[in-house]
Amino acid sequence: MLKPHLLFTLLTLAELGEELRGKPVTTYFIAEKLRSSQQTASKRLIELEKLGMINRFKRGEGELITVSSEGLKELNFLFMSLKRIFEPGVEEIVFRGKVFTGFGEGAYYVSKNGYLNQFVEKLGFRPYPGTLNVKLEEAGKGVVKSRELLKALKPIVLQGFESDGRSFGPVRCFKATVNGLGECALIEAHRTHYGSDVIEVISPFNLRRRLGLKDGDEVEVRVFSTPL
Amino acid sequence: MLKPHLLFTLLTLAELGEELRGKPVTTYFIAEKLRSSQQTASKRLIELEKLGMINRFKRGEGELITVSSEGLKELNFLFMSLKRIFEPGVEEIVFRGKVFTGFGEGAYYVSKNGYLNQFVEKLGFRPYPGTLNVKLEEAGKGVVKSRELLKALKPIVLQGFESDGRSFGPVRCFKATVNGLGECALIEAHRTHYGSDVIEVISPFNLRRRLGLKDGDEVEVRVFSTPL
DNA sequence: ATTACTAACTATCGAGTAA
DNA sequence: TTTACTCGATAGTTAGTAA
Repeated sequence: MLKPHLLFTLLTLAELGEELRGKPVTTYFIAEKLRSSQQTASKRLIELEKLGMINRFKRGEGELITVSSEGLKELNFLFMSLKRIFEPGVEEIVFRGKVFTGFGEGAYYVSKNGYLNQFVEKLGFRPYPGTLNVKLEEAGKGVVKSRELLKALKPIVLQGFESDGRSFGPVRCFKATVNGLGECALIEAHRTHYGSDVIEVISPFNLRRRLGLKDGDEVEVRVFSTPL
Repeated sequence: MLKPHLLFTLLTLAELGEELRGKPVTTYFIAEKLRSSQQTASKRLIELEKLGMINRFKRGEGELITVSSEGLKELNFLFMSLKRIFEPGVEEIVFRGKVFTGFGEGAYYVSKNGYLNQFVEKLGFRPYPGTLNVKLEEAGKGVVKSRELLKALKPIVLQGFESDGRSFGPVRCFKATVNGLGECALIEAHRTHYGSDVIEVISPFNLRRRLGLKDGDEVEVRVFSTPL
């Protein structure tokens, strides 16, 4: 987690970016905005750059500073926290991606009694034994990776458990709709086998059949932090 | 301005407040949330209380902690900054209050050429020589004082100037509507004679006549940070 | 002119512990 | 048990100044 004073510096830089679109700035200028010395501004820029939160380019007098997508992610996380306080109940994240066939692992996990009972209890439905895998198409260019935004949402958490001599970790769930169909949930296993550009959805239905989906089809998954 | 680490503590407390409605907490519990020691948590609570950002009440085991309206104001300011980054163009603040008759000072200032030219240039209209004074009715109970929220909005700034051997300060303006009528602007003089519960509105029209207003009538003033 | 190093200073943190 | 003090350690800031 980014230290508070660095996060603030990042926010200041992001605000600046809005005002002076692509104009180079000096460390003195930033220091003024931060209400700090030039030296402190310089040091913080160095730290933020080292952490991959910003990019710096020399430009004659001053330099061009842009907040990286990693940095935007941090700020967005903060934003979501505040949004939950000041604008509760309006949270929604939209994922778009293509359906693909997984290794069938989802079905195995979903069918475990340790999880199954909790699905029924906490999500209100008994899931079809299988998950719909969606590979996200990420917009590039400084856009926050939406999969990461889930961290900012309040999950429904299924407890981990022991079974057959091995342990099953906790699972974070979010109520969702797939192509408008409700009663779905996005699940986020702690030890996932896929990259961060893949999401898994469960539902009481066989989603492929119900929605007539085949590999490569585009779907829209809407995730809600508040009960549907 | 609140120090970053204190603002973060405040945010954590506000988030906690959402979760555990009115449940007492211990400094150990808060420390865990802050990922700090109990001692640090304690110290920060003391500081925040001293600054009037939170209220603390002893409750047997632990204490009840609420974020004060002052504290909410700080968080809201932060929220607005982030909102401008992630959701630009959707900012709007609604004021409600009662019309009252002022000292006629507004007319004097508005008529000054130094300001008048800037009104035309930056707001796009020549204001009627007089301001509509609105006394805000503040909701109590932990609600942020909306007048303070203006600080978070991006103003249109009229430069100060010298005239007749005295100096006139800069003035912050915000495009607004009054009871739905556009082409109005809320003005915020640096040296205002009224308290922070009063706002002044200008417009090319005589607003009282145009909207049929008399002292004590309720009006709704909507302020926008982006051009109307 | 601008950035960033070093060294001295100041603020924040947390272990130990009192109340 | 819980809160908050003291105080030594660490992190953050700034002045001076080199590059």
